[in-house]
Amino acid sequence: MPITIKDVAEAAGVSTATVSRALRGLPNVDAGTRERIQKVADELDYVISPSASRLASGRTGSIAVVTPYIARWYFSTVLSGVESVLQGAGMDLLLMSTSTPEGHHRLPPAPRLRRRVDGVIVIALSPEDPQLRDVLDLGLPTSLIGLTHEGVPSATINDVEAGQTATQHLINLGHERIGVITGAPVGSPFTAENDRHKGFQAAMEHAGLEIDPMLESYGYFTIPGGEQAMTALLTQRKPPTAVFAMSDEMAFGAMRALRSHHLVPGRDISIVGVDGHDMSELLDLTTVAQPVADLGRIAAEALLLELRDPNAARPEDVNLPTRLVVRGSTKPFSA
Amino acid sequence: MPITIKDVAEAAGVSTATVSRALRGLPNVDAGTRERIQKVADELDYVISPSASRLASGRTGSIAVVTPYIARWYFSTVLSGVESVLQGAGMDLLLMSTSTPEGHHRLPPAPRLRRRVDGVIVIALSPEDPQLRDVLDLGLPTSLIGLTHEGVPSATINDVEAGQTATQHLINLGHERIGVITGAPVGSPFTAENDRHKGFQAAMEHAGLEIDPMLESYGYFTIPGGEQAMTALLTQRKPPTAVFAMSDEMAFGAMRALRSHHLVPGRDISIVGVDGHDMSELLDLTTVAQPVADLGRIAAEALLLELRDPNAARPEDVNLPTRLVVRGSTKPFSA
DNA sequence: TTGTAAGCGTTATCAA
DNA sequence: TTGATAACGCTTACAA
Repeated sequence: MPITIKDVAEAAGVSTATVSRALRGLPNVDAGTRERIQKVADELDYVISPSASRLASGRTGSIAVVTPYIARWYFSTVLSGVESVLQGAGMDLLLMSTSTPEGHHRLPPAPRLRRRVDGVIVIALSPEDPQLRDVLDLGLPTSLIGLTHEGVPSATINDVEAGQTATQHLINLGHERIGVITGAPVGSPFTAENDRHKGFQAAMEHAGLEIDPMLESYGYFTIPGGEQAMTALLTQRKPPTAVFAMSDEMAFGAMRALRSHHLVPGRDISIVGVDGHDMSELLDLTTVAQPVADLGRIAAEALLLELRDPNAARPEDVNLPTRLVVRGSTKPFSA
Repeated sequence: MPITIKDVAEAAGVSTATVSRALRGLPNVDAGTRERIQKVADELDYVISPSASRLASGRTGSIAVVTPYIARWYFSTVLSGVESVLQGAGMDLLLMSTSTPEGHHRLPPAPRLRRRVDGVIVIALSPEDPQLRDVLDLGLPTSLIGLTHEGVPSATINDVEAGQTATQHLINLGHERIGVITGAPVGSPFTAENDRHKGFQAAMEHAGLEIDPMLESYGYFTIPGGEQAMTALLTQRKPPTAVFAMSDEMAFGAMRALRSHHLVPGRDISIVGVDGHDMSELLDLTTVAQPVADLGRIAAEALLLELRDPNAARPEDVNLPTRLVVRGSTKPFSA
């Protein structure tokens, strides 16, 4: 029922091959012919059939975004950056989450990727996640965001530096008993988390400060988790005077825990986070801000580049700078 | 290069037609035959070619989600609900935003939908948005979320009731000078916004309270907008003692404005929002919570139903209940 | 520069 | 229950 390339060809008095070439902007088409075909196509309101085009060409014109979460700030912000670029390139964006809104696991993404996309963008899966390996094993052009993997292009921030910056900021303020809120209990599989911890350690050691294992807690990168983690730190015999939370959301939770204990962030205990979350300004949280939407844009652009020219050399990892944003949640230490 | 249905057919000693039927679970296939085919397909690691299947069947197996924003809480939360259902149904989810992360407009979605999806889910566009009309004019099965349109199925909350509930709560606390922070300056095109305003009016009138037009301000549904709106209200000769903000994010901004003026939410001026935003608990904001992810799930399920059986009667609008969550930002009026 | 025609890998109709 | 086969609508050598 809908108009096909054949209708356009007949109406324009040319072959379907010429229509195909003309409409796709391929070379070796007479300018006049192309113009005429374009006009006819417009008049007929012709829309190419993606399925037919895909079947014939072998290209799907779509890119999948594989992400553990959709509704969390970091992930939705990355996603918006990716979408923006893909839309500009006329690529379809297939969204695939690896867990339900409640955080439960479900069907692995790799099988659902086969034969349906030209490339994949993976957001912040754990390098040890078997789902990541399965996706990489597909052999599709891939861009990683927020994680790195040998031989796979990625867009990241320098997490060691981020952790170092946050910690050094607290040290500069005169704090010595510095706690840290990580995501997972010991030995996290996440590169970002590990690296931030390395930065924390480096800053502490450089300042000659002791790292008290009792002042480490974890909060699953969530607000309630951060709250619990901070509560745990507060019940120590000797609580920290400052805390480095590895994400803003955990920092929010930590600030909430402080308030429950009638403590004021900044005045009683300093808190610094990582992210530059929308809400950090509102909550007056000092944070190491990362250009999250840019990570998405850059990864998407890199992937498009590879799809257009598979041989083009592209950097394995694009590392974006972070920025310390000092606010009221961190204050000089006063005994 | 990849295994095709032909390979499977030969290996199983049947025709491609039988393979097609067997693998899709169609009736009229011998149980033993089906089993054998399935086994062969598994062994060969056969994956159907979506493009070929789509071309031949006319079904794309994908659904587009059209949304004005991706990175905002309401939208990403709705999206996660939708994704969850579509993934369970084995449908591809095509994500399309109508504006850039910076909020700028770009290519209209309707043309990019043609011939590539079986159905569309539209999130909270303005009923007057020409893009909405263009999408509806496509004639595709459609589900709306957060807006209604004559003859088109939708999932919404009762926004009149939400506005009424929020306002009545303030009235019950003894407030009489009640301000309101809307999204757009006068005559908003958004159903939700208009309806919430109607609820506000109804509650005020019912209580015999005067609606002071000077106590209405707007904040574009953003945090900074809410902050400005509240600031504007504070500079009135006679500021309100309580404010109904039509979204939690605007309420957050309003609370921030209060703090800038050394006022305490709840104690000095009461604030109630609408949404049940992740952060509302943290910020101790009283709010009329809506089941956002459920809206997404329900709209997706309704659409799937229609795709499976185009004749199935389905309700034009599913209206989900809201819930007043009272927190510290609203307190009894004290002169 | 343009046309011919052989795929691309399924689905679906009609027979058997 | 199964098989043959004609679509589906495009792309792309290859020829002209």
